Amino acid sequence: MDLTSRQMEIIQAATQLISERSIQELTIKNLSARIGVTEAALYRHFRSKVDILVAILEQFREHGEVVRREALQRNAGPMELLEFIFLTHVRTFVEKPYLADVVFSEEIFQNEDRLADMVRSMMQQNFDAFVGMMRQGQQAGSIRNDIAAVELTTIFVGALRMLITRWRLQRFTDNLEHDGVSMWKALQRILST
Amino acid sequence: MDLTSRQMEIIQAATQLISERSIQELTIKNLSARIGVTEAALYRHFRSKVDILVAILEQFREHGEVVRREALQRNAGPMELLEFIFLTHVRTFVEKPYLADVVFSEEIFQNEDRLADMVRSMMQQNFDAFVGMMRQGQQAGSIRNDIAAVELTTIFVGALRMLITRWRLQRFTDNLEHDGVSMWKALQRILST
Amino acid sequence: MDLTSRQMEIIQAATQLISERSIQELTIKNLSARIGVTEAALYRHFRSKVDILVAILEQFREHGEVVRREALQRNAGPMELLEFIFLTHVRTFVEKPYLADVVFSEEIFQNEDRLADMVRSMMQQNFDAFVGMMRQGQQAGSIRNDIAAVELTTIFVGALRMLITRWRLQRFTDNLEHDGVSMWKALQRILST
Amino acid sequence: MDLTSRQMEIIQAATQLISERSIQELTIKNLSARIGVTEAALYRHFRSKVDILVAILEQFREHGEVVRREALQRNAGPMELLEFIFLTHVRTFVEKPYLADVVFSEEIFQNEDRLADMVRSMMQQNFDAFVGMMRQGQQAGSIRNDIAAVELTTIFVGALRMLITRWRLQRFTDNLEHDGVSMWKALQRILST
DNA sequence: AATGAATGAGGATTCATTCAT
DNA sequence: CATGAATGAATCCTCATTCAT
Repeated sequence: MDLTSRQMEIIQAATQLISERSIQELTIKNLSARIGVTEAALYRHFRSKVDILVAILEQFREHGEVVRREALQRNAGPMELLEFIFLTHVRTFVEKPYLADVVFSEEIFQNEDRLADMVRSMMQQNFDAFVGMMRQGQQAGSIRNDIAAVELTTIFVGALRMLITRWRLQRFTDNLEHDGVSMWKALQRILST
Repeated sequence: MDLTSRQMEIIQAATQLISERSIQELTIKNLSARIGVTEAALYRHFRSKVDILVAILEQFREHGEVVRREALQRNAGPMELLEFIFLTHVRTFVEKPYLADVVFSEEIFQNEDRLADMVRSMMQQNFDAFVGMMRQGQQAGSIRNDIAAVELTTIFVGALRMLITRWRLQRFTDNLEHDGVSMWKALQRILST
Repeated sequence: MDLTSRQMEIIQAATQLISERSIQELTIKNLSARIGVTEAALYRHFRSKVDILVAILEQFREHGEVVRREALQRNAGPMELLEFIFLTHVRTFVEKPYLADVVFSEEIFQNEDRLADMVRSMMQQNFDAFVGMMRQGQQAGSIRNDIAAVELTTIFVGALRMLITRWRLQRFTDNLEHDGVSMWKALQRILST
Repeated sequence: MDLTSRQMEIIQAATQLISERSIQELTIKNLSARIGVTEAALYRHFRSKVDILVAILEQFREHGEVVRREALQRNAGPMELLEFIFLTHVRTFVEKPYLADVVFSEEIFQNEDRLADMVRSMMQQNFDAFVGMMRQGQQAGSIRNDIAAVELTTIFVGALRMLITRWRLQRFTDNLEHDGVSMWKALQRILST
């Protein structure tokens, strides 16, 4: 997935476009206008519009993986891992709010089978990774045992998404960083033994 | 918002279309074909495509209100209220899976200002209602006090949405009813004192 | 051409609609809405939209004839006839400004052969009547003889039309009655010996 | 207003279409068919249909200005100026009869505010220029003084328009050039002292 | 008389994409 | 690499008209 700098420019512009206006506004015309080239020029860099969307999803997958890998390298317990991931996600959105509109909007990509499949598998992969961490925490005794890992994960991921969704629907007016920390503290209290 | 039977037929077909195919496939052509009339015929029942989407949202708003009102009439404590609402929503989706694709997909409606505003206010109204219940429960002593009502609501609503989202992305293969009950039990354990 | 009262109501509404908005806005929908009936209802009174336009033109033809007949009954010389007709037309427009938009707008009816033919023959008939008057005046010695009747008529009719056209394009802000009298005095000076 | 050759081709085709069939027949479909391209192709050259109409009007405005400027460069008295302009207009229509249908048909453009405003201001600008010439002639003693310049202009412009209108309604069968010269001679006799 | 529902044809415009230059 | 011009299919929507009630 080595992207040229032009390709990266395109998918960033595309992401912003989706965020600022909605997926319906992500047209080849709008996209090329934003970058400042002709519509035809885009086809030098991507074979089709779907390929651009695939690249966007691919980038998210990689971002998720990077965050998880970074977390693992810290050699900390599951609880610290979850904290790191939670807060890193929050900070990513604080820095690049436009990502929020895309990253939690699976519906956007239901359009094409290829895209819907990618979303499905990413979500699954992500979810499974969290379930794994939960289980480890439960075995290690740092995470409560009276609720199954799947439910705990649903709560954890659901809370993160809900936090972002509300912030997003209020057009980024809340202080997400602050609310994120509060939210994590609540989750911590709930998850830990 | 009294809808004629034809109007109801249209918004139901529209909802299913969004669910089965995605919002991009909700075209006047597809919609009229599904109902078995001409495109022009739709315009006798709705003034525009946006009006159809507004009617869909309106229907959801009413459904939410009905569920909340029903819950309140049961004269039960906040905890029982939340249970009723949680499980009623789950059952609604079990019965009409296609609703799930629309009801939790705010992104779908970001297209038009009028729609985006409706989604925003519905979400807010809904969330506030839950925060109110949480506060009552906290005052009555049935809901834990060490976590703020807003965070508890984020967890509650987030978990419900996450549950549905996963089920939906797996194309409704899980047993949602069963998972919903498990999920509620987990939430109950978490929320109660 | 005996019109029922409903038919008269329709062609008056149609005339106003053309005037206020332009011929493009004269749709069966707009027209029926203005009258307060269903679109289908109009077809009880006219067999088609073209028939409505024909009725409008017919009404104008009759109006022109009535004015000319009235003028003739006054048993006056050609010069007084022209004055009567000129000022009567001006006063008709002062009273019903919306007529002005239609009566001098042949282009509006170029759409359909039947209508274009009507306009053509009305214009011709009208013009010929004026040429006749001019000739009579020339023979009687009250109208100048050094310019042919056709040219004098072109000037006479052209000036009337131009007066109305300017007033119309300025959205009826000038005092047409006053300008009309001035214009007639100028024409009088020019036409008479 | 520098037009590409394709743009000029389009507005010429549009002008002819209006002339041959009427404004209602000026559809993107008809227009593109006449040029021999797809409907979509037109949108590379004009942003909308209204823009095409604006370009047509703009072209007329420029034509009028060119004629007036040419006239002024001849360094002749007002009477010669009026003659030049009158006969030049007549000859323009003799060469391009299809223009006649558009150039004196303000009604055609009442459809859209932007267009109606253009027509209004063009007409006003044109009229004022003639009033100015009349006044100059009156001061110089070559144009009669007993009738106000506005009335003389109304007669002059009205006669020109009437001449063209009749010729047009008779589907260009008369000898316009010949009738134009006669008409000018009549006007000359009327205007001069 | 009038309505409500429907239709088929056509309106302007936008879409992703292609291709010669 | 990029452009300008083009395309065919699709978009939403409006038109005049019809017909059973």
